[in-house]
Parts: sequence; structure tokens; C-alpha cells
Amino acid sequence: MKYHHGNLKEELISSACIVCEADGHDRMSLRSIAKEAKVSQTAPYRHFKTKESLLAEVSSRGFIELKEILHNANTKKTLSTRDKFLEMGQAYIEFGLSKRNTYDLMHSSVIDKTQFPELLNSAVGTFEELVYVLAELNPGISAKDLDIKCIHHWALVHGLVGLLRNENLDLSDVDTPAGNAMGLVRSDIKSFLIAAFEL
Amino acid sequence: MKYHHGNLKEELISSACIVCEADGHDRMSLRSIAKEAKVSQTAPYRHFKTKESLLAEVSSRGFIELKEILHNANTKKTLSTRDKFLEMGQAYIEFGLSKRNTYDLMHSSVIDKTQFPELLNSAVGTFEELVYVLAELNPGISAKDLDIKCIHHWALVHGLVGLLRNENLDLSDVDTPAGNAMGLVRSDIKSFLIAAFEL
DNA sequence: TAATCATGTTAACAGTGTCAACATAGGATG
DNA sequence: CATCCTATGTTGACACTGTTAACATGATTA
Repeated sequence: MKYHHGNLKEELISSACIVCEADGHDRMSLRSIAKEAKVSQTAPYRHFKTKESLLAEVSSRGFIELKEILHNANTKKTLSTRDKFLEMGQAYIEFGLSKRNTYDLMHSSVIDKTQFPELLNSAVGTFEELVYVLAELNPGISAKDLDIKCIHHWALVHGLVGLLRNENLDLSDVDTPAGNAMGLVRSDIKSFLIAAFEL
Repeated sequence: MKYHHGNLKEELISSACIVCEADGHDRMSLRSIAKEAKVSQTAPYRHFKTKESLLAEVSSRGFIELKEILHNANTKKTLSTRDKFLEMGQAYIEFGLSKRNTYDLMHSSVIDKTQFPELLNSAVGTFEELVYVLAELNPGISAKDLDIKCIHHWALVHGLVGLLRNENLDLSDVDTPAGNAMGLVRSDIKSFLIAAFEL
């Protein structure tokens, strides 16, 4: 039996990523993932100052993964700029819906992001991916207008994820205006984006 | 000393509302608010089956308050329909920014909203307030298009709240595209809304 | 008056993040 | 090679959490 694990930090992070997505970050305990790594309950403290800092790592990886997904959508060579943009929008929303709990963590306030520069970089990096397409889609636009356009579009998809994820309104089979409309939008995200962005 | 409190349920709820907004729902403990009400730590269980059900009550009140705020903005008689709509948008965003933690709770997944019908009603009610203005602003629109328009606009303000609240990107004094744009938008929400909605 | 029942209490359980004190092993230094 | 240092692990403990079971009280009602 080896006293030292050898690769504990990495194993804790990847384990935390899985548990966070499966159960939600608030239901993840340091002790449980320590046990999963067959290590004592305080071993994680040799690698992470607090539980929050482990979560910051998970969140950061979420942003990096999202950035990659957006980048992939944005570099599908067969697509026009407009279609690449739509592809990105849909990819973003699908990430938010499928990696639900991770997305939650990424936008959660349990992590004081100002204290984790690496996390901050990842988050800003994701934003930049959006800047690229929109610049291509709006040639000659001023830097200021471009930034504002980014916020507009990001806010829309981000907000849509929030609404679609939210069971209070996803009552597709219940006869409420909200529920009906949600079901409609969810079933055809791209059409919604086209209408919303007037493309 | 009176053995029975007399008004415990109501006091627990209003206390929970305050603590949730002050500290965030995840940092609120049942025990602490029980102590605050000078009552034993298990007394709340006579009125709430779980902590979650108390939080559901808090969330529900948040939606009701938000609905009222929106309704007030929508019934300022001196304003045109367009301006009432803008007023609502700004009011919504300001609620999300000022009642930050409550807004968090309202859109949090710690509460399984399908199990709290009252909460669900409150949430849907908030949506309806938006339906009213948009119907007035778009006479002759079909029911389906109206609903989709509601989602579009709600998603935008909801998403904007999320981005503006999120410290990862609110780096107004840091020289990043994201940070700069966020500062710009925050400083003049109505102009942003006018541009985004093309009003 | 007597009994019921909503509403309170106390004691306890299993779980949490976190810290202090101690143990080990592997690499650096003599 | 022997020694020490330091990174990394362990054990034990503390204060806190949500929650349940068993018991106490007192207001309503038969």
C-alpha cells in the first residue's frame, strides 16, 4: 500500500467535476470525493485551501469546455458566418441544458470569483469567443457597439438557458401561456434565435 | 414565559426572507433563524416539513414582490405603452441586482418547484405581467407569437441580470472587452433596452 | 371537566467543512 | 550513504448542519 497517492489533485478535480454535474455543487461534499479517491477526508486540504477553491477549479474547467464548444461551432468551415453564429447560440444553450449543474456552478455566487484569477480568465475567454463571430458578422462596427452587441446576445442565450432550465415555467404539458411558449422555443431553438436576432 | 409563540410561522418566513437576502440561501440555517425567533431548533418543523419548503415560501414571496414591482411600472398612467415597457424592464433588472440573493433563490434548483404549487403560481403570475404589456405594445399579434415574444424579452432581461450580477465579468475598471461593455450597459440600462428591443 | 391536538421542547444521529497534531516517504544536501 | 526537509498523507477533534423520535404543554372542543 502506498502512502502517497501520486496524482491526487487531478483525481479530486475530475471526480468533483463528475459529482458536481451529477448531484449539484451544493450536494457535493469534500469528504465523499475524498472517500471516492480512497483517501482520508482531510487529504484534499493538501491541494485545496477550501472546498470553494476546488469548486472554482471545476467552474473554470466548465468555462474552458464551453469555450471549446463555442470555438468548434465557430470554426465549421462549411458554414456561413450567420450559420456559425446560430450554431454557437444553439451549442451554448445545449451546453447550459445538458451540463445543467455545471452551468449552475459557473454562474453561482458561492464562489467569490474575484479571488480566483484563473477562473476569471476562463470566464472572460468564453466571452471573447462570442466577440469573434459578432465582429465577423458586423464588419465595420465600432468596438463599443460590438461589445454591447455581445452583451445583448450573450444575455439572451444565457437568459434563455435560465428560463428553459427552470422547472417553474417548463410546464410544456400544462396549459399556461408560459408553459406552452417554453415548449415551443425548446423544440426549435434555432428558429427562435433567428427570429430574436432578426437574421 | 409563554410556551407557545403565537405567530411563529409568519415570523420564521419573514426572518428567512431577511437572512436569505443578506447571506444567501445556502448560508441560511434553520437553526439560526429558529434561534433568532427565540425558539428551539426543531420548532420550525411544526410549520415546515423541510428547510426546502421554507425556502419555497421565501422564493414565492420574491416572485410576488417582483410581480407587484412590474405591475406598478406597468400602471404608471403618465407613461406611454413603450415607456411603461421600458420601465418594467429596468425595474426587473434593478430587482435582480438589488435583491440579488433572493433573485438567486427564485431561480435556484435547490427547490424542486414542481412540488410547491403555490410557488409555481407566483412564478407564472410574474410572467403574465409581461404578457400584458407586450400584448398592448403589439396589437393584433397572434397568441403564439406573443408568447414567444415574452420569452424573448424575459430571457434578455433575465440574462442581463445574470451577467451584470456575475463578478466574473463585472470588471468595469479592468481593461477587458467584457468588463468595459458591462460597465457601459449597467450605467444606462434603458438605453441598452431601447437598442436591444429596437424601440 | 376531560380529552384531543396543534405546537412547543430535549436528546440524539449522521453528516458537513475545517483545523491541529502527527506520520511517512521521497528528494535534496551533507 | 546518512540525514534532514518538505510535500503529502492520516487521525482526532470541534462546531455546525438538517432531521427524527419521544416527550411536554396548553388552547380548543366535546
